[in-house]
Amino acid sequence: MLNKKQAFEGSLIEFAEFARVMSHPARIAILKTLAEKQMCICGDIVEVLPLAQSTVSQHLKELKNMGLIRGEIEGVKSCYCLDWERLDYFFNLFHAQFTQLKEFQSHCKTC
Amino acid sequence: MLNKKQAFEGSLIEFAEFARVMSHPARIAILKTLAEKQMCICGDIVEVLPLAQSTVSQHLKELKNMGLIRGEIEGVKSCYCLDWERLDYFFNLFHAQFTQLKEFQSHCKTC
DNA sequence: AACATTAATCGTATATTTGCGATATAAAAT
DNA sequence: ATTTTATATCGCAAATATACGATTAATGTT
Repeated sequence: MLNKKQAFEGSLIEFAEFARVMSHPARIAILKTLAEKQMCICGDIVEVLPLAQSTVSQHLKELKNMGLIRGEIEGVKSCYCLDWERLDYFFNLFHAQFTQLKEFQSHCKTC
Repeated sequence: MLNKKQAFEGSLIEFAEFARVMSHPARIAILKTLAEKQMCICGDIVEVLPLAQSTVSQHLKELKNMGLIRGEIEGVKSCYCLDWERLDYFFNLFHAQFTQLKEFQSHCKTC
């Protein structure tokens, strides 16, 4: 099966990828946990979530790949933090896309 | 495999489901097309997208299930429209979640 | 009535995601 | 030096998503 996602415009793909990362409650929960806690140790996140350690680690990796969080190894432990700059970037992207849609709202007569 | 998504809080699940629907560029493109065009005939959407008719129909179904668009059969054709109220609802949800995160930004000392 | 058009649905193949246990790695504690 | 602890990665199974052609259903056209 061909992957047709690549056939779309770059900004659509970028937005869709961000949405994909946000499309699992565990990953949103991780973002929330990182925001709420001063300390951001991986083990703390595992304790909070109803998932195995290896699964949480995978979700962390996805968030890291998208740049939404950063991780530093501190001895045996791993300290994760939100990347606020990157979060702002995607929030603005979302906002811009939505605003773009909104501009057409009044034009449509039938709906 | 158990579906662990249901183990999370309701508002997280709702948000994640919205994000999932937005996680394919075709579906975002459909929303844009519906916003830009006065007429919202299914066939027009199929022409614009690099996908087969049956595939587009599936994407339309997903958007409809999430309530982001409405569809009416008009003779042989199908007329789709954005549901602006519902779009606003999810935009506000997104905004609220993000704002909630933001409130903690200053609290974190290490990151 | 026969045929054409439009779009939904079905069946199926493939791709991706999710989840976990087992293992690997590397630092910390004993 | 051995053992414990913390976390990443591997390998696999199951679930979900994506894509399309073929078919169906229902209206429109001739």
